[in-house]
Amino acid sequence: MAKRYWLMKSEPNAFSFDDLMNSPDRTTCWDGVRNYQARNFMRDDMQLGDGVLYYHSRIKPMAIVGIATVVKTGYPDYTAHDPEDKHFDPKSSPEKPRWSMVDIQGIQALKTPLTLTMLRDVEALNDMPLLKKGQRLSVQPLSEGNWKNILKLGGIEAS
DNA sequence: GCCAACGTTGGC
DNA sequence: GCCAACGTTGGC
Repeated sequence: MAKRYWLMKSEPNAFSFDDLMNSPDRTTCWDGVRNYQARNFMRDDMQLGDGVLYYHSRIKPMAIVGIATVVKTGYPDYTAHDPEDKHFDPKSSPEKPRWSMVDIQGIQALKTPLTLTMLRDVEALNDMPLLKKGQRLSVQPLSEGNWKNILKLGGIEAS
């Protein structure tokens, strides 16, 4: 299957791109997603080696700050089964897991973080889900064209 | 911190 | 299966 591209949102107060780069193997499991559409992308569509843009939400400045890649495809999000966990969901169980996650590995920070404001100013990016009004998905698909544009704007050689 | 947009839940 | 109520997201 052809390589796909994604944008994933994180609140840096909870888990920032630096946190990812400082993790063992620069890798983390993307737990806690409790939205069916976002889950379906992770469970059904993400492939090893897919490109991931890392976006910081709910902070000043909101921006795409780095790139990562998928290193483990969809598997059950076990945090749903821990009553102590913030993301506990009694309707999910190890036998019938409701939620999925993937592992991503940080690659590098953008030389130039691309703030929401900057992104809105780029006409070629107008069709990005991120820039659409009311778009709240924390995992979004991204076209190859937009991926390349963003890497270029961010000062990274396309890979 | 506010609140619009949107997703989910549950009574009917 | 509708839809009001409720909870959450996330830009501002």
